Amino acid sequence: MPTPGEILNLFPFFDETGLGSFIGSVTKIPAGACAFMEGDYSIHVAFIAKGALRVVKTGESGREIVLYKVLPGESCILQLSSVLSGVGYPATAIVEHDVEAIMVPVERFKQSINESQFLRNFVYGSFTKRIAWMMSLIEEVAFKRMDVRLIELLLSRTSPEQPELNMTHERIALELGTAREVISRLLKNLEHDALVELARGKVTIINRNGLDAILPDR
Amino acid sequence: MPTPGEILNLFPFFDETGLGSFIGSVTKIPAGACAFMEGDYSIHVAFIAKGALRVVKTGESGREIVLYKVLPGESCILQLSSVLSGVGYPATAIVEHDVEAIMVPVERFKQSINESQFLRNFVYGSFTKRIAWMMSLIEEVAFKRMDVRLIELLLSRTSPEQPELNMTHERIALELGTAREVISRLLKNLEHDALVELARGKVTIINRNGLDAILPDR
DNA sequence: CAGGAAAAGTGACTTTGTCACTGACTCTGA
DNA sequence: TCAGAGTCAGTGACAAAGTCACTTTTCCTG
Repeated sequence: MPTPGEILNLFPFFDETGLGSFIGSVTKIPAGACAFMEGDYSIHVAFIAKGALRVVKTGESGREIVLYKVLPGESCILQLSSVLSGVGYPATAIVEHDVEAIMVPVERFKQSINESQFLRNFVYGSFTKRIAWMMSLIEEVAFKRMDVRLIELLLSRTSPEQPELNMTHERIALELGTAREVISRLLKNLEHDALVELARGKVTIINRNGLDAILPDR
Repeated sequence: MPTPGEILNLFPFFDETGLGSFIGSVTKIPAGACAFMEGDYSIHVAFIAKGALRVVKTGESGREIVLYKVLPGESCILQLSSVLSGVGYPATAIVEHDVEAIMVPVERFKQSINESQFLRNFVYGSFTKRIAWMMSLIEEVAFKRMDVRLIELLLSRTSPEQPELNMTHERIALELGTAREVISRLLKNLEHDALVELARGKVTIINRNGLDAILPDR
């Protein structure tokens, strides 16, 4: 359970907005739960204090792609956007790690945003960050090769000290918006080149530099 | 040249925000010009009164994809976002049809947005609209087949009365974020099936229902 | 009307996505 | 302890899309 101090660290505008009274009431949602479904209307705005949300778009084929994640200190812009303009939530949000969040009722939030420039700046900042993120996602999906995207994911989620990634091929495929078979094939190639080691539900990086070398120059 | 009345129709919040004085000063930018380059910092916020902007992301390969268009009555959220949080503009904006725009200096805009809820609502609305749009773009790019996307473009830009589309294959490819050859091939197939007629720089729809029938049910 | 630029066509090849499987691992409860 | 039932991964064949390196066609324009 985060202390009020921790929460104020994450959301410094909270005490200037008259929202301070909500700091005490933390809502918990367990991993795996679905925080929002496509089309939902929210009655609260959630400020994440702990855990992580995964925001996902599902194509009709059932294939998924992860749009972005919401981490502590953040709020979900899709929810902000949905609340601020009364439109249904345009994607699905799944709890990735147990979430603790401060829920502010919509009306209260709308009032505060009219009063507090700090809160507005927080909201603008959230929008900006996500928009930039989504644009680079579009670029990635439209232009980058799958092997490059896979390697980038592998490298970004592991480190020389912690070279193991505990994800199934299926899960990686969902993150990248592709099919499981594709990931299996690519990983198999990497294993063949002695860059990674595969096990059920696990990928171990055994040659970071080798992987890095495959990426286009930079 | 749009009259003040027309401008107030497009941007009704203008006279309540103290921005009315800018209505007179319309800036023109000719088609083909580059309104913003990736990385730029704006000193104005543009409210489009006439014409159209095309906002484009370019991959390192040189391939492009059109993120969205800015039409009269709108403002470019990337610019809003860039201005409101002091980050460089994350894409390129090209003038598609001669633009006439009202340019409000950044400082003035920031002041107004603190004062006017109408302006804020306009901004939130712009964000919401674009975000929803970009999300469906991600879905399209990640999941939809190219032929479907092409046909959707053909149908949406023509009508039974006006069945001709004056675009080169190159241009269509840029809109959809793919390669010219792919579009040429797909169009060739459609021509072979007697659904369209091709000419240099022009596509003529000769069987709308036939095209429509190819799209997944709905 | 020649010559050059822009637009479109082509074929060979690679990468990615899809389908329909099979096989391997792991857990749970009888 | 071992028998299914899931879950996870591998495979081969094929279709769709992207890339490369051209050639051919069309349209200006001087």
